[in-house]
Amino acid sequence: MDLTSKLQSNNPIFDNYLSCLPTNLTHRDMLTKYEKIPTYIYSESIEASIVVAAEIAELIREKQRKGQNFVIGLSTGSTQIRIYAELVRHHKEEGLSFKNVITFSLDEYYPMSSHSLKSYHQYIKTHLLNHIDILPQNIHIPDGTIILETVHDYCRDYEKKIADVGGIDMMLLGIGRTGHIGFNEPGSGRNTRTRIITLDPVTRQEDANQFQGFGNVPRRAITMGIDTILNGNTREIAGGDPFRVITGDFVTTEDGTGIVHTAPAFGADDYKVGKKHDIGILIMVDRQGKFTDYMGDLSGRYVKNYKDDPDYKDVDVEIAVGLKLKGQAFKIEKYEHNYPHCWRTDKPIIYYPLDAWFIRTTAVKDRMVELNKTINWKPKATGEGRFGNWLSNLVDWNLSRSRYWGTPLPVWATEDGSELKCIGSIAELMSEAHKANKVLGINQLLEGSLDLHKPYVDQIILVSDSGLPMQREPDLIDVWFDSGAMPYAQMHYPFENKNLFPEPVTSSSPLTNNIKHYGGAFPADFIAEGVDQTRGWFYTLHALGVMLFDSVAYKTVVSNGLVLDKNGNKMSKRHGNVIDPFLTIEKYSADATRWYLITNASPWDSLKFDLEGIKEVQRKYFGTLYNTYQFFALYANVDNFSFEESYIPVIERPEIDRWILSSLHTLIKNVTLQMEDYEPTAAGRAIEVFLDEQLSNWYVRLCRRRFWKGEYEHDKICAYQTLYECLETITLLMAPIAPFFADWMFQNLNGVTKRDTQTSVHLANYPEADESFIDEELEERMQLAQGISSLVLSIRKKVNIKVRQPLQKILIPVMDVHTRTQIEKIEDLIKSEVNIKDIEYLTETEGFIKKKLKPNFKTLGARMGAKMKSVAAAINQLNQAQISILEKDKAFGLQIGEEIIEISIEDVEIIAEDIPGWSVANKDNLTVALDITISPVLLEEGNARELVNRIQNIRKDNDYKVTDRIIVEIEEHQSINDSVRNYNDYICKEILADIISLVPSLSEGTDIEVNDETLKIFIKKTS
RNA sequence: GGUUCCUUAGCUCAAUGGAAGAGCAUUCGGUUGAUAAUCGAAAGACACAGGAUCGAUACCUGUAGGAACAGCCA
Repeated sequence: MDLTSKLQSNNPIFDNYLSCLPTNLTHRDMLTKYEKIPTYIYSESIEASIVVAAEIAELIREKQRKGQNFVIGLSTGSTQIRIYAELVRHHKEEGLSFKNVITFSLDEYYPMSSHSLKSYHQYIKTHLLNHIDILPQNIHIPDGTIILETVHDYCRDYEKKIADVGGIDMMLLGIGRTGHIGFNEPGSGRNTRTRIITLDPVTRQEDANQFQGFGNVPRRAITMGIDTILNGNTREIAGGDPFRVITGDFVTTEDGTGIVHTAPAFGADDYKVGKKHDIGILIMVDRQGKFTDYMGDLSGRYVKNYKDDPDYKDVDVEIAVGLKLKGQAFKIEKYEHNYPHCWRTDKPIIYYPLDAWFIRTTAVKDRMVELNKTINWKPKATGEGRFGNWLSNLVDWNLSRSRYWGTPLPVWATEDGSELKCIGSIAELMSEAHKANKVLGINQLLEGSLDLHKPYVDQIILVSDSGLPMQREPDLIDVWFDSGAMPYAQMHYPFENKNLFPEPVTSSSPLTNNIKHYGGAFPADFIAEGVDQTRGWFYTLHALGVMLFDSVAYKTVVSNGLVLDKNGNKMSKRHGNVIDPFLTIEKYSADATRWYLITNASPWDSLKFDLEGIKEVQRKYFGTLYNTYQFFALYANVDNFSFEESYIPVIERPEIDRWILSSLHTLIKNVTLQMEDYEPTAAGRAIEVFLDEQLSNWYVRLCRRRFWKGEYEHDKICAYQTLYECLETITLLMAPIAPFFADWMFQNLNGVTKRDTQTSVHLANYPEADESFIDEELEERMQLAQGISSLVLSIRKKVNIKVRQPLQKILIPVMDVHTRTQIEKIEDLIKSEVNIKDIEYLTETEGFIKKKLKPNFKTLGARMGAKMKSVAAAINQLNQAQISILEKDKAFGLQIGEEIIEISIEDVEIIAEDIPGWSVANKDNLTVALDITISPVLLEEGNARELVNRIQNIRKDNDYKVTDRIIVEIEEHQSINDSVRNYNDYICKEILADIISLVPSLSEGTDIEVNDETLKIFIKKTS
């Protein structure tokens, strides 16, 4: 091979090399881009490195003579390291200067573990250039050792690097003996190339073959033989052929080279891969955690210092030192590795291979997957994803535990294990024990002293069919088995209540598919537990249900999320962020806590728990509810309302009552729907909204006067009955979420009226929605009233006119008759709510109202497709005249480029955007204009109301009772004289004054301000 | 590393393949007849990057951050 020739892209070796590289690897980009640069290509070997280094040294000298730098682009790797080493040798022996050699790497090389690029360069400097003697000649690398080199395309900034060094003079490119293996790791987003370089000339062909067709396999495992450390014939002890390279799909190159050590005895993955490749099992640690006999000097030593021995010498260090002394260590370093620790003592734990009993759950795996699909999972994803995936990757259930406390395995075995008996009941055990007594001639006394726990049960000896003694298998049953057996154990099945369960699956009729209802005991309608139980309780219940009855064990399961602290961290005693539930309940009540937990987030979402949230619930929900109830109770007591009058048909009640009852039944419908769908959060929120926005903030507020004014007759009784029904229904609806408050309120209400025969809310029936109460049009127009009021209030706010100041009128543009009739029915309500005299409607008002079109994306989008954008823009740009044409013709031809596109009136929403000269507000398709001129008449009335307000405040300051009569004297003042005269009756009525008089001047009294004027006013009780 | 979930206003949460909505907090204002209460208004947000789509906060992929699981704990 011509080592110094300039490589062209038509060079077959170069092409071949390129074709090995993934297309999107930077390395390849670079080679393609800089193909004009002289490139050395060489087979990776010690010989090549010597030859290449000699040639480079010559080139360097040449440049050196001209006083130039020489830049080599290096794909860093082990051969390149040898080239460095050679150059260093030239430097030492022939005085070659290195000052003007600049190196950089195109990719990253990991000598046995991860290094950043920077630390790699450091590594080269310190280990190779300064201590060149460790490589390559002096290190002893045992036969069979493999160094694996991985390349990541981290080096995205190679362009910059090249610019920094002022271009490259030469590139060095090594081709490993076993070639390059390029692949894209699916889903990793990172392109990785792995090259295997063997330093062992006799690497077994079959090991290399492992990597053939490796293209799509993302990961690999490699065992490294270090049998020299062991005493004795380890191949024999292992019972396999352990010292070679095998592949496994669970090792990645993310944090290292992809070379890992494997120990089939100490990990499930390792075991599987070891078994597949028949490398046997070596157990070098005994059950005390000490090295076994054939570990030479290490025998008898603890693997880890889990006894807190102050004199403990770390065996890891000794092993490392030992390897180093023998010249077998390529590099030794410490790195972090996660492995389990005891949850109580924090001592290290090692996995250990033990004999165990298993349930062959894999035999019913498919059926479990299938039946799982019939379970209603909340949320769905947990059932399909987490649980479903887990079931499809199911392994056999390791049933036995080498513990002391628990349920003993009911299995007896002969000494050689060839005969087994599994006992199904105490009776069977007794009878078998008596049989053993007879056959074996022993005298076990069980009556009266039978204890089924360890160690007593272990003393019972049974006899096999062939007459041999049998001992109990010493292990216990996994406690999770107990939890999964709950449905049967709680009914003492099969000894009792057999009729509550289906026919069990038997060996003769393995799967019966008999999912039915059996006396209500099985399967469960609903269970709930933390999502962390997916592989615990949820699984064991399911497994036993399927294996015993070919049935699900539960029809619905809610897997709750976790309650985290307010910063989203798991609560843990160690971090001190635990909230004591008992203190919380003590302080904030169980109901507020429950309500907060339920309504704040869906049960399956993890919840950031914050006490502030509970306070808010207390204030917002329970405070409002309590106040509403208090309000009701106050007047109901005054009027002795006890629901003894006959129920007034809804049709005979005022509109506002019909409205709140309609909303109430809509609420019942929604809550029931949500509850049945296992969505308590949505249910609770619906109750909140009803209470706040409809009952308290609208119904009660608007109806206050009805409760305290007038005689106890029809209208008042309607109000009482209506509000009572709302409160009663709320207690029933909320009972599952807030059981105590609901019951308290229910009993208070029902205690008086005895409407319900039950004494507790929890015994009463859940409410059922009565469709005849529901009037959607009514609900819609109340919505309109709320919307319009809100808009008027917002205009008042904007122009700074307080609600107390009456205004003449509002204008509402209405585009259709329906809306108009709807609003007309609620005119009075709006007028009093926003303190205006009139409502006027604008219909055909071309030129008066400025309209705006809003394209209806849903209908248009489907039809327009790609033209949607330009159509929407065109619609937005239509002028008022064009809009009227559209309104008149119900259609309009839009000019889009060359094309005319027909749109219909249904394709747009028409909004009255503005009414020139008026103060306007709009939201969605509702627009309101307010007449903000304050006429003298209006001002008078406004001032009267101002006065009322001021006087009421003074009454309050003076601690007058609400029934106290007063007389009032006001100092004359230009701005209010007319008000006082013209509204004298009104003011008197409002403030319970017998007389209000204007006087020229007052010597005593209070200063008040009405519309920026200061007045003196004097009030006293008539007594 | 794997599987699954999450990321929307300062905070806690909605909704939606068609111009993002509440509550709390903040600011301003209103209100005797539920004043240890209550109402209104203002301001304020789709973690980031790609992709399919006429159109994405929503669907897909990736990145970042967070959580849970993978105990001979229950």
